Amino acid sequence: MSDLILFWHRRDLRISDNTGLAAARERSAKLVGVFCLDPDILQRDDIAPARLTYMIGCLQALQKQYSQAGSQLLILHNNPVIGIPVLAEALKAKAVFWNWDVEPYSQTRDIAVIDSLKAQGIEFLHQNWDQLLHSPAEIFSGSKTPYTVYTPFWKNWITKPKATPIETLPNFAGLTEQEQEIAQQAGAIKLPSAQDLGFSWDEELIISPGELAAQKRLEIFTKSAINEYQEQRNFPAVDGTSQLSAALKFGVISIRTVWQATIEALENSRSEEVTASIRTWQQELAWREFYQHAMYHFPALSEGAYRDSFKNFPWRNNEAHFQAWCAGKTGYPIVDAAMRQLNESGWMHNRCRMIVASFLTKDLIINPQWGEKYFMQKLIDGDLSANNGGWQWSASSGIDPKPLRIFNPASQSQKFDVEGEYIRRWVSELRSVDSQYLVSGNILPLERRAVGYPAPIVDHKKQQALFKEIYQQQKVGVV
DNA sequence: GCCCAATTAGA
DNA sequence: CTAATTGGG
Repeated sequence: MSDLILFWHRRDLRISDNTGLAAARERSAKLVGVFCLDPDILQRDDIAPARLTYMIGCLQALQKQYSQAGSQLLILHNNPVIGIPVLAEALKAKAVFWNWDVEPYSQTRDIAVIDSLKAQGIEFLHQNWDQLLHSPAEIFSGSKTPYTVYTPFWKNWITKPKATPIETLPNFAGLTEQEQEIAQQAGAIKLPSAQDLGFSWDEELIISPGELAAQKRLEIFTKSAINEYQEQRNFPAVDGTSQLSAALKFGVISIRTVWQATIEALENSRSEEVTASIRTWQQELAWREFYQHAMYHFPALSEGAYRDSFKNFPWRNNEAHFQAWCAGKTGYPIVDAAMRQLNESGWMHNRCRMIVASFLTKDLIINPQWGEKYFMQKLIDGDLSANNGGWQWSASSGIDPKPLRIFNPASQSQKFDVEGEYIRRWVSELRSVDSQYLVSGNILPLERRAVGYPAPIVDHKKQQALFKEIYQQQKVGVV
């Protein structure tokens, strides 16, 4: 057995400030990275080409980082339950390290990998929670149960001391040429392109792949937009959000580094407003952790509604309505603009994610799981915990009990897209329509026909009343 | 600005 | 018993 340690990257596609990798480096200088392109994941029907393309770009950048550090990042195209132990065995690695994850699929998979490594007498280490500031084992309510309400979670979470970024690691020693050949025989391949894997995305990505781009984005955001975040984050036509979601999903940037940047921003704050804005963004990071903890403690969330009152909800599930929603042809300008932004850019502003989710569930009365899946098929940042949390929040079916949330598309655009700038940007046929009609959604049928824009597929007022009626009726049956 | 939302976790 | 992200009318 050699001194070699394999570090298995999953959603931590970077070298710097990586807890598991730092632990591995402490143990041995001979350190090689590995990433598995898992066919079980790639064959799923909810993979967004934009996300896959971004991920491949991040892997490319990571390979470069490894080579600069004096080592290699190996790529496997195999089920990790087989691929990782086979590679470890072939290279006579003494240990495999990785960072833990909350998703049910990951947990089951990791346990299978551990079993298989154990059988070969290879050590494993996975206790690091690199992607969270606080692990699900750290934050509990007074009754020692996981929080199911955000606000008390936040109050507790924010009082806990946060880890600071890890210092730069000393260089690694990689594989010899002979060992590289052995790795190839054990399945290591050249990094394929997204096209090689059957995904094509020709549009620009909202964020360039790799750690450098993410760091730059963080720097820009925490120098300017974060200071007005509380207000500006609500306007989809404005770049008022960090747009770091994809980088955080793949761990291209470390959450400790991100947190550190918010602390520095707070120190530089000169006004109550700015401080409140930075706090608000910190709360968004806490929401991310809240939903990841929830997924860890209540994995059934991934299969559908958390609340009983929604478990057997009689969704209408009209296929034609769903197709219109997907295509951005509902006849509701703000909804259509948002869906077209998603389809065309692989990203959607968060305000709009709430608007279209409310519209799908409360106006079209379609199962939120349909929308959740469609988002995963399109989003560059698509992440089970965050996406599921957001959808259950919108559907009122999740943890964190609240009144039914029914957004009025007209008042939402009147408040947050006052001049119709966002709508015009994404719904080209409406560009010449007067703002007043555009934003209220009260576009005359004649004008709709003239510009080739569809009539509303449902009536908001009727549908929200219908939804409430169905909800009240079926709730009685649940108890 | 005011009330209603609708349920319950959490102290 | 109170309080509850981003609302609606």
